[in-house]
Amino acid sequence: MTDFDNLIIDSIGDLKRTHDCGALTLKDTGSEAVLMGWVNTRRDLGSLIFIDLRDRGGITQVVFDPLVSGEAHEKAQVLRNEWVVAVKGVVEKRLQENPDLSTGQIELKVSQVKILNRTETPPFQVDGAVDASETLRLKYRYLELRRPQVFSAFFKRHMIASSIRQYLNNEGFIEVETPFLTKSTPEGARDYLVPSRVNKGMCYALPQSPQLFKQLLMVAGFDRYYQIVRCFRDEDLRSDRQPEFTQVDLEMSFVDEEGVMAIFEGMMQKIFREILAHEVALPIKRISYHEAMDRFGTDRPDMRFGMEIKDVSDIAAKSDFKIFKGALESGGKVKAINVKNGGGYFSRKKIDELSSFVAGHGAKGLAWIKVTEDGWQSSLDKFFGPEDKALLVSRLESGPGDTILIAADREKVVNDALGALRIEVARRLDLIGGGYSFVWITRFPLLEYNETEKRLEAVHHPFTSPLEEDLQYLDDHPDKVRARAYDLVLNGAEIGGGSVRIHNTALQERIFRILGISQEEALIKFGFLLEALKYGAPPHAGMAIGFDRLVAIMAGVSSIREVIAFPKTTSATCLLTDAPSRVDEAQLRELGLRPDML
RNA sequence: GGGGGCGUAGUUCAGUUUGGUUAGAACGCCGGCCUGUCACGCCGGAGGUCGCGAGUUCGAGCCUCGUCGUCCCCGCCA
Repeated sequence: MTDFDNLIIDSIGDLKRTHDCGALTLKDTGSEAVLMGWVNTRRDLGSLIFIDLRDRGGITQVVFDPLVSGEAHEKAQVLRNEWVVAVKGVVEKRLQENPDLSTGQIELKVSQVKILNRTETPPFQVDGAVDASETLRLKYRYLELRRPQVFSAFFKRHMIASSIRQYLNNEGFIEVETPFLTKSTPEGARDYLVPSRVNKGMCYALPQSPQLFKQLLMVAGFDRYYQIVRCFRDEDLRSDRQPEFTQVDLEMSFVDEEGVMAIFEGMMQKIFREILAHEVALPIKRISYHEAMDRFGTDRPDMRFGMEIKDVSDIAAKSDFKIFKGALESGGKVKAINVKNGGGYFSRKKIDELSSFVAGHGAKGLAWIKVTEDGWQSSLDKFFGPEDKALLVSRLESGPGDTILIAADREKVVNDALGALRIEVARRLDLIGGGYSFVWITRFPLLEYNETEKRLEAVHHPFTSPLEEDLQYLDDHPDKVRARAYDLVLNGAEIGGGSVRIHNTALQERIFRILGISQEEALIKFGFLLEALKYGAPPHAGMAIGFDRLVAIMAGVSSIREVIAFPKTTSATCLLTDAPSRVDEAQLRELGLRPDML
């Protein structure tokens, strides 16, 4: 055992760090340098000790040679991985270069070493070849963040934020902070509530987004606002959803959707160019919500690959296949995707797996056709005549070796199932190439009927302006009304969305009425907005992007937890701090809460 | 709220199919040797409530039930 208790920890003294561990090069040969950092690895050859010293800038090999300094060499014998040291010495060209290190041409011959801190044996190896479990990595998050490749994602995040601020500042936007302790709103996600001590029995809500405040800033004449801001939603988590997350939020006056979309296109082009040296081709293509649903079964299509969904209801109607006919007779659809050269992949077992996959999305089954030189290999073979077979194959642009997958059900279910299946199959067959595929989704429906609540809801949010040409349907066919809303989709992930807002009190009140929000309730919940709209509200529009999602895609990681310094688990706890936790009864009483309720 | 995966030395895993003597490996850790290593090498050593709790059994890491944690997905997320 190392005698930790008697080990002397040095003070930093008058040593000043001259470089970081990635900075020294051949040009520095012969000069003296002082480095400080963590022991990444140690190679003790007896009378010669090598240490790879690491800080956030990189790794430099330092050498302890008794011929240079016996004292330093003696001291270096106790060093272990992750100890914190300062070393002073002369930069020398290496006898043998290490091409794996950016500093691999040089090393530091140590004349003086200070042990600044030691470490307990870490729960996992910071410089480990194998990864520890995420549970452990989150509990000791500060150790994981010490890893160079993890740090690099956060550096990238910083650079992207910095680039966005620079861009928006140049475009005439000003950053304004809006309250975190604010008012609960009835629409949308579940709120995080904060009980008020001064006003017992009452609660603030943490904002789901600064939506209403930024609209008020437009009424105030701020003209162009932005904020890189934390938002809070008390909903279940996913790999791309955390209870607190960051938005790049902005709002503009005297513009329509074109003005907002142009700003974001410019922003994407700039950050992809500066951070990834990737050129985003402008303008970003646009498709309507309906087109997205028809072609991809989702409002966030991944357009890096084809395999689009085709409606084959008309052909299926002529077949004798009961399941198809049944679905069509009850108003449903029959749709299909064609998997190019899928024949080799789709064994009985794989098809069964995919059938249960679509079952998870509500579909009752999955029909399949293997197209061969000699015709169909399929249980559907006998239900279709030769002409209809040819028609179906040509509709799907299918050919020998391909496999056609078909679903029949209500249109929503078919779209859901095939939309998800399209992604699943592409993943399994590795059809999703690299690169970045942006698309705008426009003309969303304004309203949607919520089966559970038995009432109409805003698809986007209740402040979204309807398309003027659709206003005529507002009372009689509210489902036909389209919104002046737009989503930005990147590689199949919704990274942002926005809309032209309602700036007219009468229309806003009318929308609330259609949403079943009584005049009284609207006044209580949104009275301040309705009032503000009366005092010269300019036309305005805005948008917000999910910054964590954007950074995750740009950093090439699969979960936003990788780009959040201290993220929460899927049960919304923090393994590092152990939040949330019980609080003293006295604290609860002070808030007017009864301890027995918790 | 529902479905699925995982839980065994400090860490990552094997062992669970077919219950059976003392639960293994690699990395890490500790000690020794080594002057050009860079995943250094060589020799030796320590280290386990098999997530937790019940049950079945002569006997459970392995079978059953429950429970907790974590991850993925559906619902949910204007």
